[in-house]
Amino acid sequence: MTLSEENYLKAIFHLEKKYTKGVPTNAIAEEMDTKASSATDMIKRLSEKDLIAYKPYQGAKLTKEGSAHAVKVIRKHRLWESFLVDKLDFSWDEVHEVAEQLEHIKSEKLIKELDKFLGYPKTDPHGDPIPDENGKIHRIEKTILSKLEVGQGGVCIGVKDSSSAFLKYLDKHHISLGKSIKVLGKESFDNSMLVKVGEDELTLSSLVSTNLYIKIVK
Amino acid sequence: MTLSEENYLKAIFHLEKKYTKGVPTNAIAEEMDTKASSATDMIKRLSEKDLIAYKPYQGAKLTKEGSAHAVKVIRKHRLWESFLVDKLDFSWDEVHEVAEQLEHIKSEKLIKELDKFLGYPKTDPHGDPIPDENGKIHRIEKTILSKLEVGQGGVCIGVKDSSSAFLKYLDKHHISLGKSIKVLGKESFDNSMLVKVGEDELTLSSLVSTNLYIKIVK
DNA sequence: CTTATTTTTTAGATTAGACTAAAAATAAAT
DNA sequence: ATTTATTTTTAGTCTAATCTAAAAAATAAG
Ligand SMILES: [Mn+2]
Ligand SMILES: [Mn+2]
Ligand SMILES: [Mn+2]
Ligand SMILES: [Mn+2]
Repeated sequence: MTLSEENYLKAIFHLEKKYTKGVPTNAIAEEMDTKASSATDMIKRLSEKDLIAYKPYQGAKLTKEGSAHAVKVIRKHRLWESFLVDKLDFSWDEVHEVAEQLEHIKSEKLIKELDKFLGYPKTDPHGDPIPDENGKIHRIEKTILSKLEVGQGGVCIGVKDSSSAFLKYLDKHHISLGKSIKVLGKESFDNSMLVKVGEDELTLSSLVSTNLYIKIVK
Repeated sequence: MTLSEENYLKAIFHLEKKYTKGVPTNAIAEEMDTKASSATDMIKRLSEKDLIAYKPYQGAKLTKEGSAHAVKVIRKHRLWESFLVDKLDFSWDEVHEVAEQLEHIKSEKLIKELDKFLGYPKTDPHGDPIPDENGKIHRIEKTILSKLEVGQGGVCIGVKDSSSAFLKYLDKHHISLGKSIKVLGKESFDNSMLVKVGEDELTLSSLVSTNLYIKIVK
């Protein structure tokens, strides 16, 4: 399995949540930041290897093997991100690019030992679940902040957008995973929100509140 | 710089110790486990990028840049080997293949933080020196065991052959780096040696004694 | 100083992965 | 139901890295 093949599998895996009846060639090309013709080529190769099911013009679907392999790569990505934040002095906005490289290292023992070394973490620095050794992903119950009503609150447990820009914004305003948050007011004009995070009160724009996951605590 | 280019640079770097007046194409091909024609191709590419100096039929020599880059890769290789042994539960005969992959990860911060995390180690698990951040390699004074006279002794500090087979042999006979060793007798017929390692006495063949580095302590 | 051997380079093919441009299939709009 | 627009695939080119087979250069032998 080449690095490029693994990246395509991962892309298709993530896109399957949005495109349940087959992932279109264009969507894959866009996700991979390449051209549709290149995506078609790779789709054929992956299909040839029975990693995806594919009929021309019908979009791609991961097979059992394809999905299992994608999950393995995602497991490695998230374990490495955890390593970089927990053991080295990386912040959560710096880990993605490096993990994109590390996720392709091939060694069963390495990933097993890394997992042990980290104390079998359940989530990565962005709150995303780390698949276990058998590929099982323990889905975490979470709500987008913007769905909360005034008076409701909970704990920040993840980000939907994990771009460096968003993560840095959160750092700047002292919003981190594990912090408690409560909705004090909602502004219907622009969907902004007044919230209390820890001891601070602040106003969050719609763009922010639609990208922060909360575990509701009544 | 591609992965393949880095591996060729590393190969040439190591071969330059043996071939001081230019590394022959065949030597490179053999080291890289490839064909001479492939080596010629790569030599041209590296030469084009001014990483090696090359005139047809004259062999290859690393330029300043080429050498510096090779050293960086070696630094990463040895730091990763140290990580695998010191932090994860790898033994010294299991780390090389994984480090061959990890050494190509591109991130200045990663290698800097890893070095810090490991406590700025001076040598890798095989006793080889880890180049510092500036590419300086602190050569360690060491003698091949077979050169010692009867009565001389010292401390095991490195291996010349770091094949898994040799390392496992050493493990089996409880010879590890840091252990003291003393020559009790030499057999001129087959150049075998009677030595005391720790509390044990044992006979080492010529093949063993010519692949173990000792720091002499009088 | 020729001839033979070894070493190195060239020529031509192959594979993975990407691209551009054009054709073909599907979907959307009159 | 045609026409128009979008999506997808095909055809052909390119680069890095490899290979085999053959030619050319350098070395060694007689
Ligand atoms: Mn990531
Ligand atoms: Mn993540
Ligand atoms: Mn090694
Ligand atoms: Mn080593």
